[in-house]
Amino acid sequence: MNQGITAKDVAKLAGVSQSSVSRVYFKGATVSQKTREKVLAAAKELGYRPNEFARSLITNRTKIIGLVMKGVQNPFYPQVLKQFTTAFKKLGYSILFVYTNNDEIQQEDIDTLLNYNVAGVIITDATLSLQANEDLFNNRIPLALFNRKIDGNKFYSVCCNNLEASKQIAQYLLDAGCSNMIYISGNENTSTSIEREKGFVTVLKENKVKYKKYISDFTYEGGYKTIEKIVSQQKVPEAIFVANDIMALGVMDSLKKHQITVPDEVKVVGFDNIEMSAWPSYSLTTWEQPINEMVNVTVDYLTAEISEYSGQTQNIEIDGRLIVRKSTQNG
Amino acid sequence: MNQGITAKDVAKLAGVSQSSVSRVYFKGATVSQKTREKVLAAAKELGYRPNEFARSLITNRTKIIGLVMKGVQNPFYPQVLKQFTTAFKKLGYSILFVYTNNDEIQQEDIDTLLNYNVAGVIITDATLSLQANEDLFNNRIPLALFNRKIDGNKFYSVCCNNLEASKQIAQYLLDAGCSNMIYISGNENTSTSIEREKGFVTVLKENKVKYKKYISDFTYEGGYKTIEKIVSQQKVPEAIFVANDIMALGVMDSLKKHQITVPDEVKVVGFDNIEMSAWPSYSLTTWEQPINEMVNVTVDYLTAEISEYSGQTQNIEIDGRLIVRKSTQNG
DNA sequence: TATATTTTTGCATACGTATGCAAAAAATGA
DNA sequence: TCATTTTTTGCATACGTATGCAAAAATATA
Repeated sequence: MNQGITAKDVAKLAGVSQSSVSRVYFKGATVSQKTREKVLAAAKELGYRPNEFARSLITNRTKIIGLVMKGVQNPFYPQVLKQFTTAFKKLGYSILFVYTNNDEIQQEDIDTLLNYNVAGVIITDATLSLQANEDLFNNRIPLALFNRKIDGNKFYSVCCNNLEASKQIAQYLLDAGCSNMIYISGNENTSTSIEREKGFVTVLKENKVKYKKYISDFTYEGGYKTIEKIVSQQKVPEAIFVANDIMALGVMDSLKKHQITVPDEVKVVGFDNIEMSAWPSYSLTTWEQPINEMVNVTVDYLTAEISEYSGQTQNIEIDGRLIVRKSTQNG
Repeated sequence: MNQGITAKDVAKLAGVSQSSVSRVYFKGATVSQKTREKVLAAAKELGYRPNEFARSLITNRTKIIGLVMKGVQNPFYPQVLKQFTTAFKKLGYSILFVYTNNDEIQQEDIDTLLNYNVAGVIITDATLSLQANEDLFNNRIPLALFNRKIDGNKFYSVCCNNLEASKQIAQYLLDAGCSNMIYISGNENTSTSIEREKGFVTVLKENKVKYKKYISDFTYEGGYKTIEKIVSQQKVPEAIFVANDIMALGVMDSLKKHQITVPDEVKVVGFDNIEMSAWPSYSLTTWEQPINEMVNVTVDYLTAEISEYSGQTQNIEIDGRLIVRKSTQNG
């Protein structure tokens, strides 16, 4: 039975003081080799385990990272969750998982994070109110937005270079001879959707290419229904750039249903490079988000801020690359 | 600034004792309406927030549930994660997310759970060693296995009724006139895979139907490669029962590549009813796992055990239902 | 109104650890 | 060997809350 085994018990058995036991487990404290061994032996015998809550109470620090996530249905995010969890585990941090239904994280969830005095917060696929940000700021809790950016320099954010990516996608489609295109957006007001549109449109306008925008919601069903709508309203264009992969899969399925062939009649490009985009049923051309690198940058920032808080913010953008598959190219 | 606002500060401003402040925030304690109001007003003014760590130190309880998960790539599990998080949030519990790479949760992760003195543990898509179980048991931490079962009655587990489900699937395929079948398993030694095989085989044997088993791993790629193997070794059977949906999708894609038509040449049945199985590209007949109900049962068990620990275990099985789609039926 | 009963409050202490400080022990130098 | 410096240790206290107990206040009873 471990319940109830405290540093005092270990101290007694090891014949040292409770302070010494504490020093053995507190990184940075100094203990002689001899007592360290005695303590560890006694601790092992008793099955001692330092009480995290008592520690946090004293140090006013925790080894908990709050991870807020919305789009768990989009396979991109479970992947992100896995990578963050793995990276932080190596550093001795645990993940407090917060699921939010809303595009903007609710005060209730911020309260949870504050109650547990998390060492840092990551928000993916969602944003937060100014009040929420202030709460974190006042408590000197570092925050990183992941795959979402907020205008200005008030937040630290990590994205892939959406603007550059979508420019290159536009150029790629132009080079392929397309002269009539559609952009299907995700939820409006999300930075990812906006920037992907912006880069895309910039290049199209420069080249005086006709395009149209349809608004959707980053879901498979959204992509599917958007094609239904397009088909009922106009001639299918030569290329469709869809703001993320999961939507693009819906787009492709809907096109197939209407017997519109890809890539012959219309080329389709997605964004994210989720696993499914490589599946032969789809073979979707897409933009690879360098998740691994994005996660590492975020982790580095947070750990740096945790060890010495500066509150400095920055918008980080990391390059990805185009993955060409059959949805844009025969062969 | 909230940092540093304690119950003592609130007490001072409200003109009451620290105990009274505590009683306002401690559920079950008794305070007069008058002081409650005074305290809440003062707390609001100062931005007071009870320190969870101090609370836990005293009560030796937390409002944290440890959720251990392996297969985050399988869309079934993010769904489960979402539902658990939502359900527990309503009850005031937060989720400590633990990702494990291994089929068996490692001691390191158990240590994390114990360090945070979690109120309860859920393990999905993985199992645990006897030692790990003992650790939890000795600390009287209730444990539930989700979608995984371990022989005997040593653990509380919640699954769908895999045996009955796979029997019905077998019967359904028999009724459809199939007389030569294959079962593609997931990771061996997992209860889900074993039971699904068992039920399936039982019925086939009763009906003296030929069948063969191929071993795979619950992943898309696993399903895909298994078909490659099958095609190279034998004539394709009349029906294939795949131990889960994500693998079944790989199976269907591989069949398509070999120009083997579904359902005409071979019928395919999956398991889970993940969102993708309904996508028109696949339209996979499958067994719906009643996630919602399974989650609720698990939550009820854990909360009951948290409020009064009994350590009693039981294997719960919940019925699902067959979802017939085009992978087994024309039209 | 006076007494008995119930409710509410404050006091004091405990939870398990970290840490400043001074004492003790060990290491170093002469 | 002894004095000096350095390292290690133990003591005592603090972190912010919950809670048993007794005092005080409020309420009910006669």
